[in-house]
Formats: sequence, structure tokens, C-alpha cells
Amino acid sequence: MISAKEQLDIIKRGAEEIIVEEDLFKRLDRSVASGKPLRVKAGFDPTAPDIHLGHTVLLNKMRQFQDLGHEIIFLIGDFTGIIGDPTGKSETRKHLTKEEVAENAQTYQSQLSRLLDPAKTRIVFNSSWMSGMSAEDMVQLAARYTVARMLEREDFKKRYQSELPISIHEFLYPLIQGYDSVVLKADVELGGTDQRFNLLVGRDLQKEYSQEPQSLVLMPLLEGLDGVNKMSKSLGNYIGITEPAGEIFGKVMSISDDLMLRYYELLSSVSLDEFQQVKAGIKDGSFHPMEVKKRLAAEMVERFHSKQKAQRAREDFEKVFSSKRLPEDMPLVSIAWEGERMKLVRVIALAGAAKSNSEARRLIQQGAVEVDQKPVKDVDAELPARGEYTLRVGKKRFLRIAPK
RNA sequence: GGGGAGGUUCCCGAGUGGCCAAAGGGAACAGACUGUAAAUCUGUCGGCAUUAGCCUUCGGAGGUUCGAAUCCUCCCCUCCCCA
Repeated sequence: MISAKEQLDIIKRGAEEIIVEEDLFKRLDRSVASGKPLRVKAGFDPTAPDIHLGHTVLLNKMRQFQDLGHEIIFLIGDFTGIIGDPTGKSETRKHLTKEEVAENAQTYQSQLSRLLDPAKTRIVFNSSWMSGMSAEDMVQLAARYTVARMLEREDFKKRYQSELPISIHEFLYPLIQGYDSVVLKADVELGGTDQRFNLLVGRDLQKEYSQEPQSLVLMPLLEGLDGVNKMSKSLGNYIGITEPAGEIFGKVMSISDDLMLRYYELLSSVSLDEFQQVKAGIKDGSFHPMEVKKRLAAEMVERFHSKQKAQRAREDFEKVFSSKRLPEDMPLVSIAWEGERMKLVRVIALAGAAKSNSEARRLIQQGAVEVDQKPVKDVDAELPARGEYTLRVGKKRFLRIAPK
């Protein structure tokens, strides 16, 4: 086992904040001395089993703990899920059925195996202790925290000051999340910076229950592809870890240079030194940003697919965008041919390369369409019903068209 | 319970009887420039047909009118203030 100091360096990497760093160090030190691993907890929402790169920031950190020999606990907040983390925007979430939760958990598990060592990952559901809690117990738990302290939380405070509604049950969310730490006797809890308050409640409650308060490792929230909003599925600015290799590669390549550095910092496994070199290299011009970005894109593909696929994705990318040739595998779309000849506009729409004939028409007008690698500008162009055509629409849509 | 504001095309948001498929902004898409980066510029941005034109859309259902997103009636929903 490596020293506490070295462990701390690894843990600190990319972290926004450690609360309290000194305590964490002591803990690690004790762990090294006793050989007893730390219990590291991180909670996840049961409603979003589709993991994207944003989530992996936290998962990477979990992996690092795992690799350091600690015990990680993947908590699925199926009970807290019925409350929904208060934001003031959304009201109570719909109650997921047991089946849905189980299904989501299953999805988590299969997606997780790419990032964590499944054999060493303990998955728990907080419903397993919360569902059986009596009203009396709940009251006693609630008695351990005060309204004033709850109102310290930013969104509660804002709403209170603006005289906006705060439902009583919203107070229960941080309370229960904190109680989870008590039940699990967590040494460390990982979370995004948006979770700071909730994780702090965990520390307070642990003290209430005579436990040593957990150390907190707060990770920044990863910006999405737009570079502005945090990565989320609903905003559509995400890279899902189950996406095809080409997609992942392409999406990474499309981000801005600034964002790329951010991704390097939070997602890449290159060492801190190397990261600094890259950063400096781009600044002084000794590294071409595109090259650096390709490396990152390849790393991501390799992580979620394989080295071969990463190599292939890179070659494909270079082929298509640098050499302007067609990609290796283009999806084959069979369409029912309507007669001897068919309007290109119709073909494009039927093949799904455009939402409607009108859109297809516009795309042709804008010079975005190529058939068999030849640009087509004629809106009225027709295709005879024969074997196969290759179709390019815009920069990214490539298809092979065949009659059904 | 009382009073008030509002629901418009993906989002925000103008529009108060015809000139509205509906201003403006954002997002998105396409083209130019590049490194499929950013920034910038140009264009597109309901559907069918593309010459004209037709159809669907402005919370829902009716109604007034030659004609409504705009007026009336009822209903649904959201928000604010007072109690």
C-alpha cells in the first residue's frame, strides 16, 4: 500500500475541494498503518442510469479510491429519489416502481463495469433501510437538525428570502442523504460541488450519532459540449459512455480548445505533469491543439470501447475530415423505391437524413448534399432505382442507400 | 375564500381583428473561413407542392365575424398578492 501522502495527491487531483484535507490525511495515514480500507460512499440518482462523461468525473475518482485499496460503496438513492433533490424548480418526482429501480440498477451495473471493478464495488439502495423506518424514527432523525441550518442551503435560503414555497419534505432530502452516511459509517463521501450542503449534513449527523464525520471530496461539474451548461442528457450536450466509438470521437473533436483542456483535467488519465505540459505546449505553439484533442478523443474511445476501436475511430475521422473521403462503415438504409425514378429530396427524407422533404430541399439548396461523392445542387434531381448509392448530407451524415 | 397576472412555433419572448406561419434573441442546421475548435460572416429554421398555392399551428372546446393568435363563453393549467 502506498503512503498516505501519495494517496492524498491522487485523491486531490481534479478535486474542487476537500473537507477537511488534514482529517482526510490522518484517516489515510491510519488506514495505511492498520491496513484497514476506508469506506467511500457516493450516491446516485435512480432515475438516470444513462451514464455520460459528466458522471464519470465522479466515477473516475471512485476508481482511484478503489485502486488505492479502499472500499467503495455505490449508493443508489431510490428512496431519496421519491423526493428529488430540491431545486425549487421541479416538484416531487414520480415514484419509480421496484421494477424500474431494479432495471435502472441493472443498467448502472453493466455500464459501471467499464469504470469500476465490479467485483470490488458494493451497490446499496437506501430504500433498504429507509423504507422500513417508522414515523417515530423519522421524527427522531428530524429532531437532530434545525430549520435554521437547513436554511443555510443556498436554494432554500434564496427561496425563503424571496418568499417562495419550500415544502417540508424537501428538508428531508439532505437529512436522509446525511443519514445514509450514518448507516453506512462512511469515512469519505464523494460528490459534485452542487452536493456540498447535503454532504455537510452527513458530517453533522454522523457527529450526532457519535461517529467521526466523513471527509468530503467535492468534484467539479463537467461542462457539456456547449462549454457553458453542465453536461446533462436533457440539454443534449453530453457524451454517453455507451455511444458508438465514432460518435464519442467526433463529439470530443467538436469541443472548443478551452473545453478540451477542462476535459483533459477531469477525464483523462494522463498524469498531472503531462497535463501541465500539454497546457503549456498549446499555449506556446509546440503542440497543435487538434493533435492533442485527437489524443483525448482516442483515450475516451479506448476507455469505453477498446484500443482497436480508438485507432479505427481516429483513422475514420482523419479519412473523412482531413482527406474528405467516405468513412469506413456507413449505415445502410433500405428504402422502398417508389417507381423507376425517385426524387432525391424524397430519398433523403425517407432515409432519415432529413426530417422532411422541405428540409431535404433546403439542404440541397445550401449545397450540403452529395450523392456518390458528387455534389448535387439541383433541387429536382432524381435517382434511378438501381443498386446502391452513397449519400452525404452535411458534414456528419453519411449513409448508404439501397432499394428494399 | 378574495384579488391580480399569464399560457404563442425547440427555448425565451413580441404580437390585441386582416399586411401573421407569426417580430426579435437563443439553440439548432447548412455554407464560407479553419483544425469538423473557437470567433466571425452568410443563409435556413411547421408541412405538402415549389410558379402560384394549399394545409396544420398560437392551452382545450365552442361561438361572433367575410376574416381571429388577437373579440365572446365555458373548461384546463401555471404564477403572484391578500386572508
